[in-house]
Amino acid sequence: MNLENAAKKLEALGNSTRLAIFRELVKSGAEGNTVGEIRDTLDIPASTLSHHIAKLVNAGLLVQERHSRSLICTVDHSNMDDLMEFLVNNCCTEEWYIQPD
Amino acid sequence: MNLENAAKKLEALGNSTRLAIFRELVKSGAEGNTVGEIRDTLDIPASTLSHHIAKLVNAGLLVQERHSRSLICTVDHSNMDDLMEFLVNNCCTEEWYIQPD
DNA sequence: ACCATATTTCTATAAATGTAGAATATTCGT
DNA sequence: ACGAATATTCTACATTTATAGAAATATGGT
Repeated sequence: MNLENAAKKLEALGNSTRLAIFRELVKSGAEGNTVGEIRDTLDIPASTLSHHIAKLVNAGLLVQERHSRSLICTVDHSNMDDLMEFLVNNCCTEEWYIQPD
Repeated sequence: MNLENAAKKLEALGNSTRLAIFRELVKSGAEGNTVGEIRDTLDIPASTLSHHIAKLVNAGLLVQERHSRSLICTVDHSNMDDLMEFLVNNCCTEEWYIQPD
């Protein structure tokens, strides 16, 4: 994870609407949520939501998989872990130098 | 740390120039760096640098203290820790549920 | 084939962002 | 008081972003 890529991910998370979307999907775990479910939960117009999701996908933080008519969104935790490691190793004190397995 | 505030900090870090500034200051620890030192290290025009630093200060990630003619910038690690805790608790898997002291 | 569902892409618009030169402010030394 | 050093604020401009309605695309059911 280089600096450019970390910045891109941080920018994607650096918007309250997108951070709310991401947090919902973290809560939903491996099951994820359809775009429609996110829309209903957070009450965001479809086209606005679609753009925000696209930004998160483009940053590598989400994955979308089609399931019949619905698109299921899930968090890409391996990429999120990489971002966390970048932050721990470059942006924190030594107290954070504890890595996940 | 609420979602809005976390998003604001993430947005501040979500730009490669600002992330580079922040990383330099993390490296410098409690001593910090003057604006001029950052300017020389990263080769950023003064006015551009000033705006980026202001954004990081406004987000609560940096603190500036005047020392004679120079302004010394240091990382506000307590606020950064709060952001990290938000990320660990809201945006990560359980593997990250290890907190600093 | 047609209709309903689910989501994206198109289009438009207002606001925010990044950049950086020029002008201004603050502090220090003489 | 004046000049040098340090950094911010002013100004301008091009680019990007966030928002969301309308149109288009893709899928599935009848």
